[in-house]
Amino acid sequence: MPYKKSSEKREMILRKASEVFRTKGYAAVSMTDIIDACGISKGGIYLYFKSVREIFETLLSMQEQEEKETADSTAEDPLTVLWMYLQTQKEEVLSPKEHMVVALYEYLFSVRNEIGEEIMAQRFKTATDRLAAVIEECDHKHDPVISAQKIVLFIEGLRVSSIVMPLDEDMVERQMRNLMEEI
Amino acid sequence: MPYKKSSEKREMILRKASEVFRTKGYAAVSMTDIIDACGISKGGIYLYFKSVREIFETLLSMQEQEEKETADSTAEDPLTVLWMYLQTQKEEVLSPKEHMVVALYEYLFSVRNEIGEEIMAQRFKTATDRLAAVIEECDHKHDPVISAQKIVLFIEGLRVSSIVMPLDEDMVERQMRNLMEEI
Amino acid sequence: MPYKKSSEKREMILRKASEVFRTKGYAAVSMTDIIDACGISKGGIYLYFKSVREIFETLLSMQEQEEKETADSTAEDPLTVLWMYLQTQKEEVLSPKEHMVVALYEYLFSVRNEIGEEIMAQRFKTATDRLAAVIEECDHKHDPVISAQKIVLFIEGLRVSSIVMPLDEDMVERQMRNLMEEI
Amino acid sequence: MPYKKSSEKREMILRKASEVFRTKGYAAVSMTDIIDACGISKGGIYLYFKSVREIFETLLSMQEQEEKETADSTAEDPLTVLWMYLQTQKEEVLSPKEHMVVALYEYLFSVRNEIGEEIMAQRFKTATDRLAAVIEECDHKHDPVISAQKIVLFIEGLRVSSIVMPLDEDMVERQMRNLMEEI
DNA sequence: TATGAATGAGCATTCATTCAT
DNA sequence: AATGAATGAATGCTCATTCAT
Repeated sequence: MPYKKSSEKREMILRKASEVFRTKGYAAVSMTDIIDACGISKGGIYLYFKSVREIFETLLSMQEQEEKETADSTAEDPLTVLWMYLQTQKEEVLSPKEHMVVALYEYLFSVRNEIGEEIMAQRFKTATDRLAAVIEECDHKHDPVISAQKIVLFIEGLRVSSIVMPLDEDMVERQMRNLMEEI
Repeated sequence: MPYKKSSEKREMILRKASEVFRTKGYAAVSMTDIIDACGISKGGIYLYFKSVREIFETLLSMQEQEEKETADSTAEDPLTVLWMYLQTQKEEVLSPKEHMVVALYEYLFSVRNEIGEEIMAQRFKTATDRLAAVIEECDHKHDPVISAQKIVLFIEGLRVSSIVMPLDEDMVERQMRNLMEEI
Repeated sequence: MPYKKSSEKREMILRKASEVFRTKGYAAVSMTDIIDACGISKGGIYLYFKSVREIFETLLSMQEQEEKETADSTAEDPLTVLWMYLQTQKEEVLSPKEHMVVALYEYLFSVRNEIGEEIMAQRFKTATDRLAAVIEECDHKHDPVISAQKIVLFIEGLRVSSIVMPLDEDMVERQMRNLMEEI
Repeated sequence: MPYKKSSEKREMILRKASEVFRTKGYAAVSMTDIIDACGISKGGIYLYFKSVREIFETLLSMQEQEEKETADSTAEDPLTVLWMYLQTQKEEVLSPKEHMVVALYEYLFSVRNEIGEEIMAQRFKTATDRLAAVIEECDHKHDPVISAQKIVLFIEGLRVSSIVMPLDEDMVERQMRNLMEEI
């Protein structure tokens, strides 16, 4: 039974693929895996995407877009913004399987020689700058940039660790508070 | 008959494979890659190892063994021990391609569902405990365990970041000093 | 509804397909190629033709029809008729890409086992007979049929060679004159 | 039951492939066709050849080599050489299915845009030069080069015609004699 | 008529692994 | 102990053709 509105199918593929990535990561995912998950035909997927990579990159930019929108909508006081940011990260590292953490790392590793490293460096800078701006507005005792970098890198450490071992919720909570105290 | 003792050949394989892993990571390495690097026959490698994974895991335990030996030999004052530890890590994140960082992560990701997560959790605990013991001996203002966890996770963040982007040496240096100050 | 009459669309398809065949030959042409060239829908072409082959065969018979009409209209003296025939062939072999020579051969090869060989044999006979009739009227020193066959086969050789290598204009001219002299 | 001397298998593949080419031409032959004809495994063929094209080109150069050797061994009087050449061609056009004529043309067509046309032009020149040298030694009334070109092109016409229609043996014989007379 | 999404058979190619030698 | 020829499952991808709309 073919036919259904094209964009719906595209979204369905992305949704199913997202599940696959959450389960299998990125490296181990083949076109066939996604095709099977979608229950469509071999050739069908190529009408929408030309490779696993393209699907993943589409998911990535969608996610990025969503995050940007969420970020823009917050207009709270800096400490709350910071705290909410940390809570969001906490949630993610405590249930990594519901997120695409593994897949994201595997993707980043797999493209590490192709994609200009500057892109990632730029992303890092954007993230720390935004965070530093928030910290700047708070009552801080250290250089906001240093603190921002520390927070971002620490969270990166949490994220990557969450993949290979279970993280203790209390520990994460205490670390997050510690981060708040030492800005 | 190029090898008198088969153990020599085994070591040669491990040595060459290690180079391959440093260059290509783990996920992208095929048996064929290692065979080519070793200049041995297709079937020959199976007399020593039954898979890429086994080779990598052998290298891992060798490395672990070495680290344990080095760790035991240090008998300095705690601040120096801490500082040297941080400097070693700094070196590694500044030249990740000479180390097996990428390969290690890729390996950990690929086995994340098979290997008991407790193993990694145990490793983390061992690392933080050892570090906490060192911090305990220093003049500290925070809970040594919290500080140790923070340090280990932050360094994990640095390591993983070093793979996908170039890290600024000054930044790393300043962060390391910051870690020392806030124990 | 861009086409009032479906026959207009049919002709358009034939015209565009003809361009495709001149450019890519026959073997390498896919339905998709023709569809793209026509700017029509995937399924649309099947309302007019059921395969690439049918399109090509339609073009072939159209061409044959045209040639027949041109042939009938000539009523010159035999030597001129012969000379004009040779000149037409010369032109074609000197710019094979503007004609369907490649496509024609590729088509003939691809159907060689299906199409009764007698059809081609009949075509050959028709061509040589017509030519022989012309030669008969000239001042000839050889059997007109032999000469006619020689001419047709030689031109066939020229045509096929023109596909895979550039032909020297002078050479072709001299050969054509040589053919005229030895009838 | 694997194992057999490698070069034997290579030869077997070439032999079987040659049959396939004689039956199906070149354009329609897939790796799978050859694999099936050889009765070997899917991956097996890639140990010897990396594409259908490579197999065909190998067969071509083998054939060329053979022809060269046969050519060198003849040391007869020019008229006999010429006659034998024509007889060989006659044989080939009278049983084209036992030869690779179709496959050769399809191959030449398929590579016509890649392979420098000069290569084919050079081949043509070599062939006509050699023939012209033979004619030069005979009692001739025309320019040997013109005659040589005529013969080569005429035979090319015969060859290509032999693919799509049955040639009459008497006709070919008479044409060959005619060629001999008019040098 | 016309569309184009969907299908599935078909082809090329790679690679871990086996096993006769 | 060592070799490397052979295997076959797995993957990516293309394309003619169908059919609901």
